[in-house]
Amino acid sequence: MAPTRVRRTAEPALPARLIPRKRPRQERSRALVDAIVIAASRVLAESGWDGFEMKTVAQRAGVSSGSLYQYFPDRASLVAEIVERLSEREVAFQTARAMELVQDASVEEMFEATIRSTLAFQAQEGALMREALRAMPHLGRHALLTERVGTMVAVMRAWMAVKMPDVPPRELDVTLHVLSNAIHSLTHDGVLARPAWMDDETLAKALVKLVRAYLSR
Amino acid sequence: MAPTRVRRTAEPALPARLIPRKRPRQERSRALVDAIVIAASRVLAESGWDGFEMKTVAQRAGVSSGSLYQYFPDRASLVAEIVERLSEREVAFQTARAMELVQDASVEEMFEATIRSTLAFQAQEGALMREALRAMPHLGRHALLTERVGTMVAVMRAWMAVKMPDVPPRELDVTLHVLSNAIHSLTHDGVLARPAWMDDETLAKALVKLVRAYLSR
Amino acid sequence: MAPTRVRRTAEPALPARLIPRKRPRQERSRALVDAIVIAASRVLAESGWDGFEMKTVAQRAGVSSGSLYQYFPDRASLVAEIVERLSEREVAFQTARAMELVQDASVEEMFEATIRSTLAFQAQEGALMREALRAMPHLGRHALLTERVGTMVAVMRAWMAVKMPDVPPRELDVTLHVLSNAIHSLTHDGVLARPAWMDDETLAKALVKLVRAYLSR
Amino acid sequence: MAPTRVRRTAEPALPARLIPRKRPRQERSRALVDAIVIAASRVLAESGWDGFEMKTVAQRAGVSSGSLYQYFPDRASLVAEIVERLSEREVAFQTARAMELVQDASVEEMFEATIRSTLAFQAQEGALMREALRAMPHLGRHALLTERVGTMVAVMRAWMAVKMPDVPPRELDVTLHVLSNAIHSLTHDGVLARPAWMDDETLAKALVKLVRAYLSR
DNA sequence: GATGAATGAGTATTCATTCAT
DNA sequence: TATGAATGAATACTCATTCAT
Repeated sequence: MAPTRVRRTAEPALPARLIPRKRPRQERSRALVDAIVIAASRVLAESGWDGFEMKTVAQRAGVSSGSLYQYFPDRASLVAEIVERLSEREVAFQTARAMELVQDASVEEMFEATIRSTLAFQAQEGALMREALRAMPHLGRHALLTERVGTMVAVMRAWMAVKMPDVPPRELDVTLHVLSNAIHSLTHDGVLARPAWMDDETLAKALVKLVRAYLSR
Repeated sequence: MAPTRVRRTAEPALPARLIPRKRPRQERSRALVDAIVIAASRVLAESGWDGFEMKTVAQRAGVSSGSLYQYFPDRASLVAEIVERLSEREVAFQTARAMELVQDASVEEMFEATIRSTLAFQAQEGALMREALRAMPHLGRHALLTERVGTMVAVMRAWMAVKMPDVPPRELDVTLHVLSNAIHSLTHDGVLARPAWMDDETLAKALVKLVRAYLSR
Repeated sequence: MAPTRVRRTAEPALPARLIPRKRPRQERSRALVDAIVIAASRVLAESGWDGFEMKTVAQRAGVSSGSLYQYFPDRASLVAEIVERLSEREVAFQTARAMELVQDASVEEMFEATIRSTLAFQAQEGALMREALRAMPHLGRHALLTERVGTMVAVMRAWMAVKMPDVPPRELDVTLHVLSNAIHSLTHDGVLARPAWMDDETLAKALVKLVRAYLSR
Repeated sequence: MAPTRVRRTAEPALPARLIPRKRPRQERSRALVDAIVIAASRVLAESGWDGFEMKTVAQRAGVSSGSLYQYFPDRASLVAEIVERLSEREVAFQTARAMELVQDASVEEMFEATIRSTLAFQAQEGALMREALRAMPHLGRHALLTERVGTMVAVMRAWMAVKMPDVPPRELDVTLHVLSNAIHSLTHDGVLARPAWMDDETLAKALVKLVRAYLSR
């Protein structure tokens, strides 16, 4: 393991410009930014925040390190962009699956769809997501990904409100919090890593069972 | 062999360390190590892995930084010791509660006891635990805390095996994994931080409901 | 040769540059160069050599940073041009005042005129002059401003030679050096900043006294 | 000329700790600090603030760069210490000369003594002093050297007050300011560098003449 | 000519770890 | 054993300058 350099560059609670320095306008710039973010994503997925070195990213992206700073004011803002894009992909991914659901799908079916699409997304981008999540505390504002997650949750909550009209709002909140956390934790290998015998299908079924059981009580 | 050095760097794989390691024999050393670990725990809880500086720890413990290396070969090993002790405290804490349960308590009751004692422990050592968990990836072997958790799980599994004799072993594993993760995630503020309205009691009830619902299916 | 580049980097020693260099011939270029130098002067006056960034200058002048290099080979040459123009302005300013002096003004009167016009010029361009002076060591050859100053001194020396025919040349040099330095230092806030109570009029009188006293000895 | 790296490290007006991080207590430390400051002084005298690199200083002092930071929190604080010591030397130097003056020396004699000792000191430490003066704006508080100079001036002012009792205080201030600046400027090669023909003796005599003339008016 | 994106050398500072005393 | 001074590797970020369009 690398010496785990400690970075303490102030992070003064000024999330001010986690927003990329400059929005790519021209095609070429756009391609460059994409190349940077893609290379950076790989580095992050492989080495985590601690190993996320600008120099490495620059090399992997085939640009000079100075170019990184043309678009991203600092390390954190680049990681923030990675996280942003990742969460956009996730939302898009989930939404695509959700769209397949007819209006009259049940709450249980909605949860099941969510569980399965989350698992599918994890299979693709699990490593990056894990490191993205871990890097978040260094991003100044933890909001980014959580924000998106919040969007998903809001949608689910609306759906539940319609399908379960007689459940009091607060109870709905509790239910959603409990189930979301449980699902998230189990699909993202929270603390206890997933055992080898726990394949996607088994996990999906168990989660569906968990949701149905909780909701039917 | 040097008196009681904790050396943990050279150790290859997973040394059967469930057997308590030798404790410093000389009183003075023991007190010193304790002082170090206690001070270090505070630093970790306050500043996380990134802010965990040996110099700071030394000062807080009232020893020279060189002395730290007398007992701990490196930064990671000191944090590992913190984690070790923390998990020992947790096991002790949980066990104490569990002991109150009569032999004929139901699986549900056992889970409820676990949920409530976990919550109680969190109230005390939440901050340290959060940072300990985050520091784990830097510890070389993630096993430490998980190991202890494994112990708890093993106990619970044994209990379940007795109480639910007709459930196939694999299903028992799945159940345990699902419920443990859900409980852990929700009590430890996994990804989504716990909302203000979710007090301990509300959470406990919701988790108990989750467990009962799942088990009764 | 490119139109009117200022190139000052490659020049070996002390090119006889008292002859005005070619000025941009094309109107547009000329206006552009002026805009650049004016913007640059402000930047220098405000931020000094260390804060004198080409990018900032370009922005303030409303041109691209690349354009700067069309006229000035490097940062130092741009500052050199600023200094050059500043000293031209000073000479012009001083000369205008001097012209008012009749041929038969005394040496003392000439010094007094110089003192007062210097003070007046300082009131206008003090900030820029201070930074220009500080930047000089970075300009490669310190000659620029000094050169002009030399011109002024030469004029004064000529005058003195006429008015004080019986003073040996070397003594004239000494006198001029001493008085010039004293005046310069006091009007330009040499080391010890000018105290609040030392207004222009007070200073002028004191300097006049100093000059008269020295000359009458 | 080196690229003249621009340093813009905030300098937030917090001169807080220009004071060395740690006062050498033990002999060895003291020797080390001395070695550092001496080497640093040479580097400063040779290369000025811009060329004053910590790495270079460390090498010249024969220590690791890390050791520099053991005693000086940053570059500025090291230069500040250099300046401090330099001004201490100057005061000591001047004082030694002044002591030779009998109580009943005249003001003119006092000025002459000052002029000559300043010149003598310049002959030794002129280069360092020049760079020290130039570096001052980077030191956060310009006070250091000026402060000492102020001490000298205060002494002279007291002397004058005694010797010239009938001169009004404000006039004394003006006189002191004018003469101090003139002397300082001419002995320290203010703007116009000292011409070759202006040797110490000639300059001293001219300055003495200047002072006497001004005072006798 | 003008543009401005890309380059990449250059350096202060930190902190885990060592080791002479 | 304790101390704490000394080490030195490691990296984010800036900005003058270049050059393809």
